[in-house]
Amino acid sequence: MSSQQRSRRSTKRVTMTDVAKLSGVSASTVSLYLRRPDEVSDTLGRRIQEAIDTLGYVPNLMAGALAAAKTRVIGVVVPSMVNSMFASTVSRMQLSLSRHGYQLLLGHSEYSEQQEESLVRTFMSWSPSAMVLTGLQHTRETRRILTSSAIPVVEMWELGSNALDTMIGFSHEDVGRAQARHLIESGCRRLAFIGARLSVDNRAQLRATGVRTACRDLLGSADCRIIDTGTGRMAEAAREALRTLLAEQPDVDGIVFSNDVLALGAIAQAQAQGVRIPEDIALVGFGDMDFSNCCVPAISTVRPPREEIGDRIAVALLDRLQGNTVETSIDLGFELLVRESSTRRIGLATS
Amino acid sequence: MSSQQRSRRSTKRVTMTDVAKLSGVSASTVSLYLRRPDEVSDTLGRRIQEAIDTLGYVPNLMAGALAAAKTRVIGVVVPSMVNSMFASTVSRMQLSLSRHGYQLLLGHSEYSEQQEESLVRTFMSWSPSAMVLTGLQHTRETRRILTSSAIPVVEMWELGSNALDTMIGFSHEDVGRAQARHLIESGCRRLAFIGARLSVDNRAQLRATGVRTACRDLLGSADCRIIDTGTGRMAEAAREALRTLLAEQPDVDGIVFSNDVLALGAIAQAQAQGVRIPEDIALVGFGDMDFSNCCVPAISTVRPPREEIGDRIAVALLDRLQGNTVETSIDLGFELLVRESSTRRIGLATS
DNA sequence: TTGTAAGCGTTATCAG
DNA sequence: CTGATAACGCTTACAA
Repeated sequence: MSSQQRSRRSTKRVTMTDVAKLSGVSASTVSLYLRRPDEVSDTLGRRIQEAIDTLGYVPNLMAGALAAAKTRVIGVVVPSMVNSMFASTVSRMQLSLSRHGYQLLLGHSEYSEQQEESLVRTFMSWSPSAMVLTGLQHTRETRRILTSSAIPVVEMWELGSNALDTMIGFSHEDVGRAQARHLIESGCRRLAFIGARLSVDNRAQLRATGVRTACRDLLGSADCRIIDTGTGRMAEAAREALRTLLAEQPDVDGIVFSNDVLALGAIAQAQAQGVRIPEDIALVGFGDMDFSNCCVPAISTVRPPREEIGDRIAVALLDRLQGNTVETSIDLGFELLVRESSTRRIGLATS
Repeated sequence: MSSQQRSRRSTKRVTMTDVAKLSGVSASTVSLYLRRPDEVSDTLGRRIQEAIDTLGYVPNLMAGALAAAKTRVIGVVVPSMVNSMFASTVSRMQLSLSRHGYQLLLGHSEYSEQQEESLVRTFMSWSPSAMVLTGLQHTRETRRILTSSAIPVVEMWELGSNALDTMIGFSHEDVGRAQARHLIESGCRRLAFIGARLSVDNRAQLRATGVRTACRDLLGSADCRIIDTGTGRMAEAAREALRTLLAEQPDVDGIVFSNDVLALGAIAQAQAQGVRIPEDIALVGFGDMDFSNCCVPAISTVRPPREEIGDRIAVALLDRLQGNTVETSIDLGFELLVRESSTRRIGLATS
């Protein structure tokens, strides 16, 4: 023969054709067997499987993706991976979705909408089966790309209007209101909110708003100081924030934090300044982190449905990917965990 | 004409050919422009870019990957995403590598070698440019797949013999020894180690071994109790572990923990039982977590080079992917941070 | 520098 | 149920 073809890359990889050859069938049959085993006769199926095993054949997902014009990849964008709350959610998503053959392509936006857009762009060029974003705040371009893509899109960890497709989360304003109400019911009359990166963390900002609203509604005082510690190591930032706050507003008797690490830092600072928690100041955090129930005093906090969000996304996505429709907004609620840092003798508490 | 071709999937997607057509050049020129812009004349380059912009062309990475038989994807397997230490490393890796056009495919093994193998298998079918695994412990099959793959492989967060390719991390036994030595130099004479999931967390196990070794070498006593709290919420498990330990071995005066959350839980328990830290018992944790320096007492701990590992992996990988060779073992060391939980009046401390 | 055309390893269509 | 065969969108030898 001497086929003087333009010799091309020589991939020694085992291909579907190799399997077909060895088992004496056509490549299409192998392909069919792989995708829908019951549409192939048992005899051939067995023979094919045998060939696959002996050759150690591994399907080339990229070729398949190209031919089928889709992948079993789901793009996920979270603000930060270091934040264990999102990590829990993603972890659970991976658990469920990987069982159904989906891979997660994960990226973090560092709380930047611009970064998010760039990630979405990259992910989209993998023709993902679906996309999952955190929050509802995106650039116009991100929205455009996603809307015109026709794939399922989930926005998680936040609820609101103007969803791209499906929202799964809870209301952060409600959280803020619940936190404030709890403090007020415990006897606090002068609240403050201390948060990290408030300028970029939209959800923390919403909780702050909730706190302020509750102050207005329940105390009639619109004055609720909101302090942004910015970036940097949170616990230390919280100490400084508390020091400042106490200097400028010594009558504060209740503080809500955007997360439990901040609350812990504040506890340390209070201890250092001889301020008693919760007698002088009651504290409520957010996140119910691993340590929150084990420090002294134990931190009252709000447990967001972090695992539940992941599970629910998996269910919703699997549903959508099978062609079913899914609710547009799924509220998973949250839980206020009252612990020592906000349990005062005064107040309306029972017992 | 009436080419009665088998009409196929109608992808309305903008392709490279569309760009070529609009800009009046061939597809290969567009391809070249995209990959090596300076090998295309300025005139054409401008025209091509213009076409790309007007059409909103997004390259199909899968087609490219198939043709080039490689992707700009790097597979990463960590034991857990919820563990913020690995998260920090991964976060930094993504930062550096995404700048060079690489995507991370992330998976967590839940500390199971079997799970890891399955992830490696899946990742490999994406023809990744490289793989990054955590630790040195893998199934035989995982090793085989990786060894025969000819792509760069990094094992991170641990050092040892028998590397697959490149190891980047530090010695956990050294950490254990350093922790024990510090306690002993502070006057402790009866040490214990409390760890979570020791049966599966090989690195924590190594630190425990290091502690025990140091006890033998420095105290001449081989007896160093090693307690595994298992899974479950760590801080609570730590409380129980300490309670048990104190009941059975009341003369313990120094405890090393496999992470700072455990240490924090123990602090709470000690406080509850009236045990003074560090006077009665000195504590050393691991991880230097966000809260470690801000609780009371501040937790002495070991800071692993979490960010550095990520940065170094990126550098090494980029190097390898350009065809250079890289050291086989890169030791990034660690830092012992002495804080209140282990600062006793007795001991050899200066000042 | 730019163009031509042969793959890359699958899946989808359609005929048997 | 099985098998040809034409895409899928791009890269890359090689020719011009």
